[in-house]
Amino acid sequence: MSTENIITIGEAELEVMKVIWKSKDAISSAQICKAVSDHGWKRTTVTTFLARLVEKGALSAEKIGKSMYYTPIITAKQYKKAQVKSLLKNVFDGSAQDLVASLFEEKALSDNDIAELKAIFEKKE
Amino acid sequence: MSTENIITIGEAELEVMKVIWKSKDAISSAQICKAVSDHGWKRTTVTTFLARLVEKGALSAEKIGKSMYYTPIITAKQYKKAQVKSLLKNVFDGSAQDLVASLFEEKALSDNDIAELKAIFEKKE
DNA sequence: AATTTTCGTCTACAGTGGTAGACTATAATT
DNA sequence: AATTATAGTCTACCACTGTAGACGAAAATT
Repeated sequence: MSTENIITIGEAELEVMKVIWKSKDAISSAQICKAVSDHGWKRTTVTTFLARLVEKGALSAEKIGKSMYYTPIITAKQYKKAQVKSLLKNVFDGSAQDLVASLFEEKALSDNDIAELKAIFEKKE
Repeated sequence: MSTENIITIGEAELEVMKVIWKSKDAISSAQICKAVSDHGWKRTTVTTFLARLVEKGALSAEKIGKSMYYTPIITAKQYKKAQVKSLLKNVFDGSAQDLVASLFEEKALSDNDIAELKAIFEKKE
């Protein structure tokens, strides 16, 4: 493992990442702003998030014409895995069973979810 | 639902909570300090964590003799559920399948884990 | 050409969390 | 009694995150 890639992404920053992850190609700040407009953030707020995400190495940016375009460096998959891993380690002391049990207790799983998960398990072993 | 119970607990604070959760009865700051000594925190640092946890309503404190004794208000179970819920919502957009799939990809599950989880599923439906 | 709109850049401020020193009061030892 | 150890309280500092205003340049509109 490399000398560590512990990039933290804040909750608001994450909303921005999600928009970029959804986009097939590099996406402009204008488009990003539009996509997160429901959050009510000012343009400069979103811009700050973008700048910080670039600083952290989560995004790469390039200026095309007048505007900045962003591309993910960290993928959604990587991020998700890192987050589950972190939760598993920090909160559940490594017990995946405990984690999944908590999901149940949260009633976070529909019958359909359960069916799907069983399918995953069957396949996996 | 009440008007919200979004108590955030930092990573270091959590280590302190864990110690208190493990203790059957109210536990003194001295004992807590001893229990977290491997982290190398100064006494006053731990004390700050405790004070903040009390402020946030995660712990209750009472002075007995010379020392403060702490008892959890938030239980480990509540906290864990809230954390999984939060991860599910913020990172996995509510898809529990996606979350569990990430656990797999993380290779966080041993064969034994898988067996145990299957058992949970069987029981649950 | 003059004006307005669109963007990027810089600076700032408050809240939370990690970290701890200074100060004080009380209890334990010598 | 004098000294030392123990434990609580206060204050502070920095990094990170959410939030955004002020400024300036370039592009689009009138």
